[in-house]
Amino acid sequence: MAQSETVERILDAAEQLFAEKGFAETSLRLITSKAGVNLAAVNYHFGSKKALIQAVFSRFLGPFCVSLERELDRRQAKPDSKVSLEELLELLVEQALAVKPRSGNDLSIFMRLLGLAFSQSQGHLRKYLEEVYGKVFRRYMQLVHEAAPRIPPLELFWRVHFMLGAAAFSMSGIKALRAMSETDFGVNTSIEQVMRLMVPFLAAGMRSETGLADEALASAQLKPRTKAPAVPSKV
Amino acid sequence: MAQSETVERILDAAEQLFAEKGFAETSLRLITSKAGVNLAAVNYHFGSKKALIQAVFSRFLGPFCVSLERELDRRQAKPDSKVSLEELLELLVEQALAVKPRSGNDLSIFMRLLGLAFSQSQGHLRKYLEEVYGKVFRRYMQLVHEAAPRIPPLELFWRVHFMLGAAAFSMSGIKALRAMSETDFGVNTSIEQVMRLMVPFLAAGMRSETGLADEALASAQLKPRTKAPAVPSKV
DNA sequence: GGGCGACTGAAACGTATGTTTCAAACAAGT
DNA sequence: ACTTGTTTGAAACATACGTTTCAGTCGCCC
Repeated sequence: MAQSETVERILDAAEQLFAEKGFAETSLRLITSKAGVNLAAVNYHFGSKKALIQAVFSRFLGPFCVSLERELDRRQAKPDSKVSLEELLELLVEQALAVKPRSGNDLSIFMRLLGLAFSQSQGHLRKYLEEVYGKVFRRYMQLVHEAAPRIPPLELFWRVHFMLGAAAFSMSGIKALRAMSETDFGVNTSIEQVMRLMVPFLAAGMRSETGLADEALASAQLKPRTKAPAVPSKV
Repeated sequence: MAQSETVERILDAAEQLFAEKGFAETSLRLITSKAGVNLAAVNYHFGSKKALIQAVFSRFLGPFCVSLERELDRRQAKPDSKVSLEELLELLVEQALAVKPRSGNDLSIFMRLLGLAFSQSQGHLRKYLEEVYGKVFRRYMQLVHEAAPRIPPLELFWRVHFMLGAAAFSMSGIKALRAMSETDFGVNTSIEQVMRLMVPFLAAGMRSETGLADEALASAQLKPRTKAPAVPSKV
């Protein structure tokens, strides 16, 4: 069947170009010409541009979540196990670094795409991600909560997003930022170095005293989900 | 001359729509119809869509930088003045909150646009911002450095961007995030509350011990700028 | 080897976008 | 009141996009 490698080449090109320019700014023609395939191939193999975008995310978020979940299982297997905050943070970094043995495309692209998923409008993407990966995310959040029980859940929620933001943003603009740091300091910084810089920063933020004076907010508890999204998108 | 209010109405609509959907996803037709003006008005008053984008930024970044700079002058006026880290952080928040007495458009739009400026490709915008506001930014960075002399300059540089990232990202997705926090916690969070949550988080991160083991990076010093960009954009 | 399904190539289609054009409306100066 | 320079309105223009179409090609199985 020659199991066409067209699909992979399209995904490679799209991943790179999306990370570089954003979704709306990247045309199918640019993707297909960079991939060296025909324009129609995208609509043939994926159905639409939206589906292509989702496929790009699935390809790296899938393996990432699988290995993350397996790791979480492993740590929770032993009875009365406690997972520390540091462990949880390092787990993410570890899995993120481990998941990509693919051509050239490094971690910065991974993070950049994640950032774009939130910052670009792309309503369909947000829905898709929530449907498919929301479960793992909430499980992780629950563990973070257990690891830092002193922090009110609502504050924890926001802090996790502060972390995500710092990571996504820094990686997102890493190219421009590295250039700036080079002209200003005469030293180049690798992505791994940036991540090493980020960890203590985030950990300290996570441990900081609460900023919640409002007791109504401070006492807000995690509500059990009443209904699941239930309808899987057909992709 | 009736000093056409068309310009202002366009800027108002564009600011809101850009923050909502991004630059590429917002068409001039959408902007002009929301503003209740003619399509051609944009090209007549601004020249092009790019120029419109830059004008939107100038309108709020201009006053912001002016009042920020004035405030910096004030604090540096007294001899052997030391500005603390907290002061510097609060200064930013203060000025950001103060700068917008305009219709409906609140701080979240301000931050969201800033985030977009970095995360969308829009090379022209980055250049424009660097040319016009780079000076103030570097002055601020210098003060931060003096306020936290123990932290190597390079690390400081990245930490400032971690902060910026956390802020931009959180505000950027604040609409979706607030919705999530509401369904998960049954409590809504205002923008001011989110900012209050963010401050201790960022301050703690800023004060954390260095993550730099590499002494070559740790000893990197701020280089004097050899050449200024010098060429102002004609807008 | 012939037939069949999977895939590709090239061209076209419909639509939406940024921009331009030009006549009409308007405000102000004399 | 007339003229002048500025601003608007409606239409057209050129281009780029996502998508569709369809004839052609390749590889596999009976």
